[in-house]
Amino acid sequence: MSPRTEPSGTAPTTLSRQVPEKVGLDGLEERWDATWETDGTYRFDADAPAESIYSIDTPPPTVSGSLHVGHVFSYTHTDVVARYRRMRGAEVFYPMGWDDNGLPTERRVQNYYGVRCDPTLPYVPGFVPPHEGTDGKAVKPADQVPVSRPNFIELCERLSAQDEQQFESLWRYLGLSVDWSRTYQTIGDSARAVAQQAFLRNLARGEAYQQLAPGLWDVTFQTAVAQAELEARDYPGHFYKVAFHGEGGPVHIETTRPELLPACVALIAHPDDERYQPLFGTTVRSPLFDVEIPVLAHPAAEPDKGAGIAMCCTFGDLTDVQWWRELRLPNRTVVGRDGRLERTTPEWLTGDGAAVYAELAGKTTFSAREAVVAALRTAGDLDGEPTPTMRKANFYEKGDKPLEIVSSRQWYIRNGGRDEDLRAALLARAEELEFHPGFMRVRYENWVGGLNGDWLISRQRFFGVPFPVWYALDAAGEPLYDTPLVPTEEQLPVDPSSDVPEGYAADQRGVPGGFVGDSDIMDTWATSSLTPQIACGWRDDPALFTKTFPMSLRPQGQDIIRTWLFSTVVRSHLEHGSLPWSHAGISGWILDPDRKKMSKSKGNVVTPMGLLTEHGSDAVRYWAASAKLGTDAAFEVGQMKIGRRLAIKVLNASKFALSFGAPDAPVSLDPATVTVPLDRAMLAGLAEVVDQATAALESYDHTRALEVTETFFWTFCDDYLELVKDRAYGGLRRGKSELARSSEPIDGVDERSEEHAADINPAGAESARTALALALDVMLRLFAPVLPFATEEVWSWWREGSVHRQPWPDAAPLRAAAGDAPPGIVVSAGAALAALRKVKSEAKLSMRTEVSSVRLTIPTDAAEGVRAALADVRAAGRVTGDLDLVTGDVPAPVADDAVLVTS
RNA sequence: GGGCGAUUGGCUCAGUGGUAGAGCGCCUCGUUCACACCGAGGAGGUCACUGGUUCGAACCCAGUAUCGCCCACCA
Repeated sequence: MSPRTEPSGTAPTTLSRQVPEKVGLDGLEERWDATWETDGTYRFDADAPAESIYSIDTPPPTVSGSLHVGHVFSYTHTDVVARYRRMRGAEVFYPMGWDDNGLPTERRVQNYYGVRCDPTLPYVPGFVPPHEGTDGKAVKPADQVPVSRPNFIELCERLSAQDEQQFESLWRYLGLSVDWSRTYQTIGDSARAVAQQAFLRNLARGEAYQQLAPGLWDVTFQTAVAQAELEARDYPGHFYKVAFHGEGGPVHIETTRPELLPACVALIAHPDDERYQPLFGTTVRSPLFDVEIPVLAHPAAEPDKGAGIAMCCTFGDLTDVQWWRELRLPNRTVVGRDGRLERTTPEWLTGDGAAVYAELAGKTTFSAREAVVAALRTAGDLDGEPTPTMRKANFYEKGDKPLEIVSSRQWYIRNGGRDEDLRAALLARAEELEFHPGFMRVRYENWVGGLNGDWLISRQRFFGVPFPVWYALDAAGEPLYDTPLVPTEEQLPVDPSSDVPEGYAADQRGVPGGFVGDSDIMDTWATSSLTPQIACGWRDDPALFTKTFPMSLRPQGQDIIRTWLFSTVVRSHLEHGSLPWSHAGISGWILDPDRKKMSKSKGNVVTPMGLLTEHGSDAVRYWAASAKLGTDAAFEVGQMKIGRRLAIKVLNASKFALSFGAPDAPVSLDPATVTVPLDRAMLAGLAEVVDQATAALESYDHTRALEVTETFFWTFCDDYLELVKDRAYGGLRRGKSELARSSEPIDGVDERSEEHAADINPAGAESARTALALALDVMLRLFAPVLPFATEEVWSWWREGSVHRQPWPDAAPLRAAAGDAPPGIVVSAGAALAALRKVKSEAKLSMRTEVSSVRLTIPTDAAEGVRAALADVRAAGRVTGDLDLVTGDVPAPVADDAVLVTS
């Protein structure tokens, strides 16, 4: 464990000289970041015992994108947890990852360097990209220079490294207490090896498999798309009423995709639909193509949708896939991977049908649709005019054309989508996981309950983790997909496009009897789902892995529960038979002032660095920490200003609290010197705050902890500090005239004099000074997780070490110091002071106006408290003459009959 | 269509059974011997709506409306 300084003990500390004359927030970020780095304040100690470790599965931000306010928001939440746990005595394992994997990086490299990947090209050593930087403008696809895959990947890595630097500086400026010596990349060798090893083990256990099956396909990106990456969008189209030819007359169906008519394999209606019951089991013939089509019953058909009978094509939508699978229909796919109709006429079309198809071959679905509609109209098989409709179509979340469903060979990992037992097991895992807030669990359960297939993990792209498999080629040069060749785990990571499988020579690549590498890469989530294994050193550092896994906390956004959170649970369940972490902290969204989700496209994204430099990191952190987990928060500069004000107040109040006594006198932290009831009562209140803040943070409620601390702090400044400052000065600084008559007796102090009590009772002054120091010591630690810079600054004025390595405050010593002092004294005395202030405020006079006589009526139950602190109340209220204290039936203290001395 | 969340003073939000809270903003005043990135005081709300439970409801129950997010023959 790292060395810690002692908890607030009795050792005096002499640093009042080091309190700066003028305090401020500017420059604290750079200064303390540098110090923390030098001192290794947040360095993880790998020798710490396993039970002391708190490990955080930090979300690796996508470095090809830009950080926005939402990142600052949620990463602050995590940092508050990390700092709290560290102060609670945990050794916090808090690494940072960089997600530089996948399509976003590819795209950014294309735009930034003006290149595109052409896997057929050879590697060019020392390649210089034609362009560098975006200047706010991307290089158009037509102007992009084709480069080899290795060159392309080099550029991806180069740009990622640059981006990571920028990200790290921002995070450091924000004050994330990450151990920066432990960063990982999702595309680094280590992460690649982890992803490949996990995949190979899934493969060996039968959890990963390859299948030729219809799947969602993006014709623009030319890649398969997983269920989790779908986005349903409104898409305009038309309903076409088309006549099929039956023996008893035409059967009309309505379709939005008439171009799929040649792919029609059945007409389907609901089994209970009396209109179509007579047709079940019979066949009809399709218009134009004259193919014999069975009429079938299936409960998924909706009687009130369209004509109530649907044309099932291979494949128009996911329902078609379901029918095709469940009714064991033939596959008559006509749409190819490029989004165009197959160029060769399908075998099931003959005669006139083949002739019609010849007109469609090679056309996009859009032009094919027009052609088919025109032909239907000519043939008289189009009933009425098409009616416009807005339908929901599936899109790849990054694409702009509706997805097609095509058959392709893809890799899958079992995730319970086709297996009830596994699904139940994964739902049971969610029961074990503590979600913060708890209702987020429902999102997981809904998603898992609604899965309709296994997890598609293969992508037909270039930059990513390749599948570590090769296929032997038979004598005809056809790959033997069922028996993939795999490397050993020691060989990982491998790139099957350049590495050669065991038992083969490089020149056998692609030749009959030789081998070929799998050309796909893994879905980005296939790697991201392994962040715990990557961060904890599953492959590279088994000792670390044993200590840190399963991890303590996964912080993340609510939008990726179905992707990142779920897929991580899947991988961990399959590989380790456990949850990957025990807690999941879900942050909400940042919304615009008009309650819309903030996004780049709306042009309202504020750059985080600008925010941090303008308001200060503590201020921005305060805004973030004021929002509960799981709750959307408004982007509100006002809240940051409040945070800034708080941070400044912490500096100023601390400076003030440390300024009493002789300049070189030690600051006492000895609780025994706190003898005055008011001071003890303040400490009793603080003890309560410590308990509440601790309980709140233990249940991942940082807003509550901040709120109680902040409320106490402001009362401390406005009331307690005002009440005791004269006494704490001990007459050393002020002229005595003002104070000469603050002569009420002070409990625990036996002298009474016409002089200020503290002048002849140093114990009263000492009590206040020590109480101030003790309270400051505790409050700094309570604020430290949210305001790391201001608290560290103050700590450095008078204490040793970093506040961030201090133990979290404990209420017990405060209670011991407080003894049996009635805790209500601070409240009662504060209310009495407020009454005196009100008199002056209403008389529109300065708060420093002297009161030569006043009657103070206080609630009966406050009497004891006010009496106990009467000298301080008099001093703070500048009551220089008679103070007639009476009790009465009033809700709060009232001052009247005041005689104010105006000068 | 389903799920989840939200609806409290002009704004941002606390408050889960006992006479409505905070900060910002606003109004009035003060102040530069911790803090003008300041201080004090004040005004301002029938807690979205309708029913119900209860001695008592912002809070519990049912329904409605509006907003947000997620999902969508599976719900």
